[in-house]
Amino acid sequence: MNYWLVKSEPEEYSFTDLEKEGTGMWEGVRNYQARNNLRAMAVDDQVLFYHSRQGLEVVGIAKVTTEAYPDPTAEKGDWSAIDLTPVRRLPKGVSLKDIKARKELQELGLVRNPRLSVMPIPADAFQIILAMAGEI
DNA sequence: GCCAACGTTGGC
DNA sequence: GCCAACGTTGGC
Repeated sequence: MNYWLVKSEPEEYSFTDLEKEGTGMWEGVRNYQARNNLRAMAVDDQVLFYHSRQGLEVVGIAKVTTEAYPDPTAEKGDWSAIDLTPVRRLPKGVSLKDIKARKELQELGLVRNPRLSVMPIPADAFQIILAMAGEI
């Protein structure tokens, strides 16, 4: 079981949108590192859902329901998509500010490379974020 | 809305 | 193959 974090601008596609949809196709990734992360995902991997630009916080947990498949929105190039389904909304959002303030979370891609849209999260960091959200 | 950081593109 | 120019992302 691996853990990931995906980012979306809530204006584009929010966690609430994913909850409404039930299953959401995670497509449109046009960055090789992010694509490779999508391809490394397995069914049932847990995914933190982060709102960028507005919100700036981790709002919920989703899980992966498909292996990576060719991105149908890609007109050219070799891109991938996966499907996500919501697991639950976090009791309270975990803000970027709070994440940056945690010594143990300084190595996260979110902190080190804020532009990467799909990134792996170490299991211990995942647990820390859940604890910060009041989940544990 | 601004701008820094990063990735990509294209001229040489 | 290098690197300057450009476009995009996302925190502030």
